[in-house]
Amino acid sequence: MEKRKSMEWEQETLTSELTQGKELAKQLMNCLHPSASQEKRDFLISKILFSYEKALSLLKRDVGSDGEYHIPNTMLESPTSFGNGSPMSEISDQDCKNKNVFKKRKTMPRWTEEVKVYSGTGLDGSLDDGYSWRKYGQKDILGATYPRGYYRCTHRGTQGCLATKQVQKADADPSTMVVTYRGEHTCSQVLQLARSSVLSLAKQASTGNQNATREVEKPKASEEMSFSFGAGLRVKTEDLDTREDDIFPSFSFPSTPIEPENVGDHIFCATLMENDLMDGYSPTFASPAATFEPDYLQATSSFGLGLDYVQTSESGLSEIISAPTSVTNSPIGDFGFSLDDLDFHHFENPESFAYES
DNA sequence: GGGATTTGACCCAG
DNA sequence: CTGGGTCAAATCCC
Repeated sequence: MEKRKSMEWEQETLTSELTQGKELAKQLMNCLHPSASQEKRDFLISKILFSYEKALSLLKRDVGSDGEYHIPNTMLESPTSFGNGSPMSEISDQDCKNKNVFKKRKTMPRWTEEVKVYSGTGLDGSLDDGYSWRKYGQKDILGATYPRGYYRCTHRGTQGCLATKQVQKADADPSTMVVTYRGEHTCSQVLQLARSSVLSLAKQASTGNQNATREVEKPKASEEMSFSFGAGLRVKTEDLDTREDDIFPSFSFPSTPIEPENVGDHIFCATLMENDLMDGYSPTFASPAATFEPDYLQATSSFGLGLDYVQTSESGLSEIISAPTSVTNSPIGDFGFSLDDLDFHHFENPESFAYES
């Protein structure tokens, strides 16, 4: 049943991706004349490649018997995995009251994403990705030098948020933390994050002033987050809004303290979730992306630009974030595309793009 | 005192 | 049977 559902979804997504690729190719054609910027062309090319890459990944994707999708991080374009197979509904039901988590383990669809994060601080498991995590276990893993720490969302008890993550030092490089995110944040924290992120994006789009948004929003993200990642993570954050088009905005931002004026904007969130997250665009990229968006952003922005990733036996692809300082401070303009270039495929519904004024 | 972490035991999947 | 993931009591920390 699950499988059938996911197959249907795959087909839709596949079609969607291919169609998008086609549209992008058309756009590219329109950019062939000299007046068009090279950056824009590059951007379109990257997007086309990405679309096809994604389509291919759908074809090749291993949908395991456990219903788990193994997704390359670099494909985390849009965390709209709330579409089909989203754990959201199933999880909340089946999980909370049922104490038998082990059954859930098998039946619950989930997405495993691994991110290697350069951790200059060496603070084990203290990676602050913006969410509140509570450690609930640690285990020595066979063949691994360092133990793996298990964290779950602090709001699990109060809000039934099922997001979890695993943090482990890389064997090869102790300064690198391998963080595996699982499940989706269903706590209000993520909604607030989503809301404020999208609001900013919407404002940005409406004003066409990227820098303004950046100044208001980014600093909030990077400064208030007390990152433990060191430079590496910050970098990603900085890059963040350069590619908001690709990433689902609601999951693109690290958690930031909730601003009073932003609290209570439930309508926007609800609209967002239904119209954008649920549109089945790419179910494979759900909330997990939210938790490690910095890397995920990097992955997106690096797409087609030589990002390295390696296959892992367990969960598909591990993204390797390298050169932690190389992009720090990279100005948004470096990407050389304007909002006009952005593909707000997540906002196709005008109403969903509305925001409170 | 309350919340977070530690750690050994337990359970399930393979 | 083994290893990974989770639970929960004990402990720690603020």
